Amino acid sequence: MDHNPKLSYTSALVLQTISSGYSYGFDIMDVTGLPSGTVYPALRRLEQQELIKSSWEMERAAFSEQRPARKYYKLTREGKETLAKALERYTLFEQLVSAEKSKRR
Amino acid sequence: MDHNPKLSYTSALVLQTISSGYSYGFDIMDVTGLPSGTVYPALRRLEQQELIKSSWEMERAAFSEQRPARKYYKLTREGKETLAKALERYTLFEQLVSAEKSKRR
DNA sequence: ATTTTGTATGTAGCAATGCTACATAGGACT
DNA sequence: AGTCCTATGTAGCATTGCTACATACAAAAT
Repeated sequence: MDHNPKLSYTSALVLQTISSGYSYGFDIMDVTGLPSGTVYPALRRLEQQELIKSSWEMERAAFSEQRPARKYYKLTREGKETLAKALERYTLFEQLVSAEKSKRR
Repeated sequence: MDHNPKLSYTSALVLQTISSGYSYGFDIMDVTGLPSGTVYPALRRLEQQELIKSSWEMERAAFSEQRPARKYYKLTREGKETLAKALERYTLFEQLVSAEKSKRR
């Protein structure tokens, strides 16, 4: 097991999205704007790396939500650590944008 | 010619870095932390797409900087437009991070 | 003299990634 | 039966990112 995997922007974004409380595929697609063919394989890879853990929604009848079951994800401890390390890298874009703006003002 | 190319995070970051005033490969590597094997091919692709334009540093003797010549890049009009469009996509990560922080406070 | 250090650009080759298009399925409504 | 909405998922392919290496010029060190 690789104990310090490098995350692509997409992987980092998906992790952060889950961390922000959007905890199943369809919702992640919605928030990120990424297509299913990007999100679901990414989720599968993140789980293989043990950065997230999934669990199928239980007792749907009880909730009576009248829709297909969701697969919920949450970050593992390792997932949180790895995300924290990716933070610097993937906020750089925004930092450059902000710096450029304030310079022009 | 594709007149609305989709940029990878790396491509967008390189564009933004140039836009911020870091205008040659070595400097871009420095600012982004990306290796030469990522930056130079990215620059070549961006130029092929006509999002940036390069020019070799001239009259080095005149400047007397005592180092190898630099290849300077600047954004084309199309490059600026394309970067502007990529902005929303690649500031999403930071936005989610900020939102999560303020929620916890 | 030769090696090292620092700046600078670049490529080969391969594994990983991202995306389009499509497939599947349950429940509601028509 | 057909359509709509929610939901998960894959096949297959082009693109991308990165490690490792190569090249070059000038100064400084050994």
